[in-house]
Amino acid sequence: MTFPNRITYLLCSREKSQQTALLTASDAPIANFATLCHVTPGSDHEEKPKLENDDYSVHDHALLPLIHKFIAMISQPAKLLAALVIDCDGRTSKETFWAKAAAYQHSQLQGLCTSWYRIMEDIDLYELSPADLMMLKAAVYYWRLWQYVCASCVDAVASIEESATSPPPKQELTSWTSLLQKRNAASISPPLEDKCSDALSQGMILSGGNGMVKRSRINRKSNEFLIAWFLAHKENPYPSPDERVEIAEKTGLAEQQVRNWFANMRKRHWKPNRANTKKPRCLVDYMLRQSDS
DNA sequence: AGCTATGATTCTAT
DNA sequence: ATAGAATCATAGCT
Repeated sequence: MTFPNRITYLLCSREKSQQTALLTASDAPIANFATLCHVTPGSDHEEKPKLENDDYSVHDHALLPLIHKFIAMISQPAKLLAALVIDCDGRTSKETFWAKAAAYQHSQLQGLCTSWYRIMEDIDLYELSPADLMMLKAAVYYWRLWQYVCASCVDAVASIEESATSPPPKQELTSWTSLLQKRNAASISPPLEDKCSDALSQGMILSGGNGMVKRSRINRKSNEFLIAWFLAHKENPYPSPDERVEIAEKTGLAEQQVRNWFANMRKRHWKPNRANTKKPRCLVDYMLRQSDS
């Protein structure tokens, strides 16, 4: 018995519940899969070739929809924040925020999470293929990342609420919340969807040809990848030359742009937060200072 | 029109 | 070669 690829899972499923249907792969293109490769750096070299093999196809792996969903949730922390901040009366407790986060997660995952638990329950029954193992690692990786995003957001919002209850600067703090609400959307997820989504328009600095040099903003997907990388390596956000090349490939940016992005990011969001000398101005600031306290 | 966030450049230090 | 700091330039929002 193998770990549940779509077909095998359907076959070996003990009860044919509706939940199995939720485990079928989404029709979304597999492009995002490339981003999973950093999950087990160095150790998955032998596994990569097998991914080309039909026997270990991950394109319709049972865990893929769940992983896609995690990625989507992680890449849109502003949505979670919005769910947390709504109906906030200034006296909301941290427990309530956690409940809100749980509710948000539940609404997002719907049946996917239940299926995930079922798989974990039955995990002993399965013989894991390398692809299964990799998908499992990826799912766990993104699950943890999502938990981290949740914790960070809840902490951030709760700390604002907490300090808002201390008398004087209430107005300043409440305006803070709305400030955050506004800024999260803008600064974490650039509003541009496709305006500059192609690699060509991203490489502004390299277009030195006929005078007109236009700067474009890094597209949403690339930006999310960069931020995820930065957060995942926030203890030492200095990509090695190899990593820089990899990041450049995955984001469609020039290496110089990657270098600039990290330099700016470290200077503007990382260092200041470490020293706690500046007020956090956006969600990234909050997330970067979480473990510093 | 003004403001902010952000991509890029330049300079200096290591 | 690469880092940080200061700075410029501009996209996008209000």
